[in-house]
This record gives sequence, C-alpha cells and structure tokens, in this order.
Amino acid sequence: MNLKELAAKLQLSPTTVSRALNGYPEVNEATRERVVAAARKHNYRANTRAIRLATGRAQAVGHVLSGNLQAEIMNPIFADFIAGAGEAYSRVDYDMLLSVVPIEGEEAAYRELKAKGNVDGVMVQGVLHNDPRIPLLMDIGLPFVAHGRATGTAVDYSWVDVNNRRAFLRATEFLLDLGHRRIALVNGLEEMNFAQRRRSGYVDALAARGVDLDPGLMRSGKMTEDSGFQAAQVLLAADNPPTAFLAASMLSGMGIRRAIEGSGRVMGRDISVIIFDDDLSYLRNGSEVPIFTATRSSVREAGRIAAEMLLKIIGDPDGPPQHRLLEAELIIGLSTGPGPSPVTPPTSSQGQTP
Amino acid sequence: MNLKELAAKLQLSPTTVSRALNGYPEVNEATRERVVAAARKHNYRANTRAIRLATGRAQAVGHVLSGNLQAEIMNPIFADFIAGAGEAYSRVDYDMLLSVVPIEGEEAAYRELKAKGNVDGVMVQGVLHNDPRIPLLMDIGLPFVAHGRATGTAVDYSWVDVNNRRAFLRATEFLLDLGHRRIALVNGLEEMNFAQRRRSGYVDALAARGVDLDPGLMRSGKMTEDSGFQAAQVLLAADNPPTAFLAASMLSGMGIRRAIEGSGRVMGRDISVIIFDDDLSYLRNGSEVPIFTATRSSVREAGRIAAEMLLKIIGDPDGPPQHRLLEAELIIGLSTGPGPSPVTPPTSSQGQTP
DNA sequence: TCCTTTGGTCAAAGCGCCTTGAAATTTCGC
DNA sequence: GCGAAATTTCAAGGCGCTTTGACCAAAGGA
Repeated sequence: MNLKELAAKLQLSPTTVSRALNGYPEVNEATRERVVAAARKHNYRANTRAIRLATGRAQAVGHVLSGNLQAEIMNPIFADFIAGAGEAYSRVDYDMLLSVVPIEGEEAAYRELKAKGNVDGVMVQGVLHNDPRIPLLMDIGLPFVAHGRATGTAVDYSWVDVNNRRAFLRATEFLLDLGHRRIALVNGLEEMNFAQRRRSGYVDALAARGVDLDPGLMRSGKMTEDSGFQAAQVLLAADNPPTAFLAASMLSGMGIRRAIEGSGRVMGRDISVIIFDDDLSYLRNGSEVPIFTATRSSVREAGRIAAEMLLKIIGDPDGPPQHRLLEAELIIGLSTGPGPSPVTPPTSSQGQTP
Repeated sequence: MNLKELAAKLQLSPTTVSRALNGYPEVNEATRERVVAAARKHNYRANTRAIRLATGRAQAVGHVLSGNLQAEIMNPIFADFIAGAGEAYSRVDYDMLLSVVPIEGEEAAYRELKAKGNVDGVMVQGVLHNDPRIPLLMDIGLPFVAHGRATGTAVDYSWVDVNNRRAFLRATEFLLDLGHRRIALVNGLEEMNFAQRRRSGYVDALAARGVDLDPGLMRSGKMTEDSGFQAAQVLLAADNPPTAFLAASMLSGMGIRRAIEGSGRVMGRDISVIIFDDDLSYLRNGSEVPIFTATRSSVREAGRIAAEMLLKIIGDPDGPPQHRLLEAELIIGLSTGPGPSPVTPPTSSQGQTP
C-alpha cells in the first residue's frame, strides 16, 4: 500500500493525503480524519526510502565501531552508551546505524557515510588523546558529537563528557582523608582521553596534600578483570604495597578484589578500593548496598544525552558547538576503610575546575 | 557530485556511467576505465537513498533490542553477537540498524520496519521459550534468522544455535567423571530457550549415571556476577553443599568464585566450577591458561555466521530455512579438580543427539 | 553490396514521496 | 448578490539512481 493507492481509495490526490498525514495546516480537518482513519485501516506507512530521497535527509545517525576485528571491538561501555543513544533515536524515529570496521577502514567508513548520504550525523565514541576523527569529521562536514574531550585539538566541537578529573580527584581525596598514603592507580589505556584526565585528578590530589607520587603505583591497561587482577597482584606482592586502589572500571575492580583476596587480605578492611562505576546494566555494583565505593556516572545516560545533542545539531547544523560536562557522584560502598596514617580531618573537596 | 554531473563531465549519458560503475558487461572497457578514474578522482559515490528507492531494496538489516529501558537491555552477549554480525554486514556493504525499544513496542517495531521498508530482514536475538517473534515475523513476511531455537513453535524457520544441551551434558559428565556427585546448576533465566536446553543436558547426564537430581541444587537467574554470587553463597552455606558448579556464563562464574573464596574454600581444589564461556571480548577466560574449565563457543562467531545466513536468505527469500548447530568445545582450566566420590573410569561422552 | 549481428551508448520511464505553484471551491464583507 | 479573500485540493516537477527498450555504428556473412 503506497501513497498513490491510498489516495485513489480515498478519491483524493496524493498531495492532499500526504499533507493530511504530515500535519500540514492547509487541509480540512474532516478530510484529515478520513485520511488518517484510512491509513490506519490499511496499515499504511510512508516508505522510508522514498521519504529519504525526497527530503534529502537520511533520518539516521551512525555509530562507527572500529578496532581490531580479531580482538576487542565492542566493550561493555560502548554497548551501554549505544543502548542509551538508541533510546533517544527511537523516540524521534531516527535510525541508528552501527558500522563495524577494522581500524584501517575507519576513515573510509566515515567518508563513505558522508558521500553516500546514509546518515545525517555520527557519534564518536572512545575519544583518544589526540583523536584523528575530530579533524576528519570537521573536514568532511559531517555533524557529530563526541563522547569525551580530545586534548591536543584546538578546534571547538560538540561533546558530552564526565568530569573524569574531578571524579578521581575526589576519590583520591577521600582515600587520603581515610588515612591512605600509598594509593595505586589502575588506570585504563593512557591513549584514551578519559584515562589521562583521571590520572591528572589523582596526581593533583596527591600533590595538593603533599603526598609523594610513586610512579610505580600507577598502572595502565585494558579495563578487563584479568588486567586488573594482574596489576593488583604485582603491586600487592611488592615491598611496601599500596593500601588503597583506584580502579578505572567495575571489571578492573573485580580483578583487584580477586588479587586482594587471593593474597589473604580483605577488601575494605586491609585494602581499600574505589572504582569508576559506569553503571552498566550487566555489571551492577551490588544490588542494595554498593559493593565498591565508587565514582558513579551512568554511561547509558551519557548516551542518551549525547544522542539528543546530536539530534539537535542535525536540526541546526550552523548553531554553535554544544558541551555537556556530567559530574560523577561519589557513593560509599563496602570496599573502603581507614588507612594506616593518622586520619586527617576531612577536608571538603575544593570544587576545582578540571 | 552526483551521477548526472559526473556523466556531464565525462560527456557520457548517466546510463553508461551507471553501467560502467556497476560492472555491467555492455560497456566498452576503455570507457569503463575512464569512468572509474573520474569517479575516483571526484570522490563520487552513488547516493544510497536513491539506490534504495530505485532498486526497492533497503540494503540494511535490523536488530531490535527490546526490554525494560529502565533496566538491562544490552547485555554483553548481545553486544558481542552484534559486533560479529556487523562485521559480516560491513563486508557486503549492508547497513546494520539497531532499534532500541521498550518491550511493549517490540511488535510495532518489527511491523514498522517492514511497512516502511527500512530493512530487508531482521536478526532475532535472545530467543525465548515460546518466542512470539517467530510467528510474528513469519506472519508479516520479514526474512529473519534467530540466534537460538524456540521450542514450542511447530514452524520451521532459520536459526543459528549452539548445542547447549550437549555442552552441559558433557560438562556434567566431566564433573561426574571427576567424582563429583553434588553438582549445582546456576542457570540463566529459564524463560530463555538456551537455559532450558542446558538444564536438560545437565539433568540427562545425571540421569544417565543414576545420580539423583536435587532440585535444590538448581538455580536460575540473570547472568550477572552478583546473581552468581548470591546463588553460590546460599548453596555453599547449606547442609550438604555442592562440590561442583555449572555456571551459565563467565559473569556468573566470577560471582560463584567470589562466593567460594569468601567461604574460605579454594576453587579448583575444594570446589569445581565449569562455566559456559561465550568468549566475550571483554570477559576473557584468562590470558594463557584458562581460569575456568569451560564449554566454549564464541558468540561473536555465531553473530558472523547468523549474519551471513541472513544475507543469503535475503538474497533468496524463497529458499528453504537454514540451520546451523555449533558445537561448544570443552576446555580444561584451573577451576576443576577431583570430587569426593571414588573416581570412575572416564567414559567418553556418547555423542548423543541433543 | 546489402543485410544481419553485435557492441556500445543513450533517452526516458519509473521507484514513492515531498513540495511548489496554481486551480477550484467556499466563505466573507459590504 | 458580487468581488475579494481564505480555504481546500490538485497537477506536476523534482530527489538521484536503475533499467528497459531503442538507436547508431561497426563488424560479419551472404
């Protein structure tokens, strides 16, 4: 059933039917009702392909996942972010296009998306330190929103990000307040922008309290259970082991916990752990009381927000870039306790800008 | 740059240019080269929207994720499956459409996809016991492939599945061979088809050896770390606790391990654990030697296979339904060891049909 | 040499919708 | 009751591509 057939059935011109269905004012209300009823009755839905050609809009947004196809490409954070964004697209009847390509094909993928007109805009996930996608997209003129801020890029672009620096600054301060002095940082890969910001929050908090930075306490790697376990195991076995850990993710935290317990210590009593909790659907931080003390920010919510931002930008491509900095909340769980140093009076975090 | 402009530049008709680019035989080879060179030079790519309208094909495949938007919707298994499928689509230049909708909107989502012509086919993930999507899709005539077999449905449809029954049958036999008699099953939600098949493998293996089934040893729930932990904690605290666990996923297994270690026991020595390992990118079962003994089958690979199947079906919609049953391999890790009973001579698994 | 093939190219008609500009009809003011 | 304005409807021309059928030229067969 297409427009013409429906119009014929109604004894109306396709034009009128189209206008009636699309809510144009210049159509008699009685006619509109007749048309809407008939459309519903015959289960008529305008053909998307035709609409897209006629309007010149794709009504679709692209998410390009690139990486080593043999290994990791879809991490749980991407997945939840995508789920959040997908909700937002669905609400306005936009399609979400997922492109899975090898890293070498990434640039070509964006260019094709643009040249072939498959999408009106794209979402950039997992922003790197000096992400080449930002200049690329500006260059080819494809509207985009990035999840994360790329340092090193002078240009202004639209992003949604968590205040990673402040989150880890507060977490570090919290541990310092508890009397911890040897705090290990089990970070994500340092080429990821967020990992650098988290490290800077950690470093700055230590510096502000005059606690010496021990580079040996800083690890960086993929945010998997196993890599958290490995890092913690090594650190705990060393002389003068840390009394607290700052972990980049729920999975790392679980690995760290395993290492702690494997070494005969008890998490929360002997060793404190704070994780960054992305509030992932399938990696909940406990059911009622949080297992881990954590800086929490829902990545799914970030996806929703970023998607809405992107839709707005697509609607008004010449508007100024949009920014949204989300704050993570510090939630207290069972994984932290007093450290060995005399407990200093808690200082409120100074709300320094990141 | 569109076809007409390119044709004008080449002093050729749009027809010839189109045929040259699309590999039709009736065009002079010299002309074709000239056209291809010009297309490359001007970075011409045929507009997808126009192609889709002209050919009547969507060149796209849909994946509908439905669920409770407030809670879980994108689990790690879906994510990896999608990544695998996405690779296959990319290779043939098909778009992958991800629709994230509330459970109530699921049926409407499929109907719209069909009526609006957004996709040529859909993938059905997470097949339920008596999945309503199967008859729905057959009814509206949208080609599909399901990841999993729905029982209770008489109709024949295309699917890709793992031999879940055999996997758990073998795993159970393996534990029995090791001398375990009290084996707990920490299963996925029983409304999921695969969970039922796994249980049947477990039940049948016990029955074949004349080991009494203790319903108290069978748990079912979401496949999260926490739910695995909860289940194992309760079971281990009971009188006559199990000496071995069969877990539905890596995450459940991690939770079980935590409960085991939390109770002062050692996994692999005091208590054995076998998991079903979906070989997820971000939940690797150890780096070199597997941490868990496991029945392993890559869900990402399943995604690839299912996508290829779907593409084939789209290409030949009137062909017979396709089926593909994948076997999981049983890999030995560090989480299993001898049980309390006298060890029976290992019997090879009989290769019974599922 | 003339006629038939074959090869190479093209004009034009869709695909199903939106949108502009004009036409037909109704309504309203006086 | 008439002309002008407002309302309602419509015809036609795209959007950018594919595809059918026709055309023209060169090659081959008689």
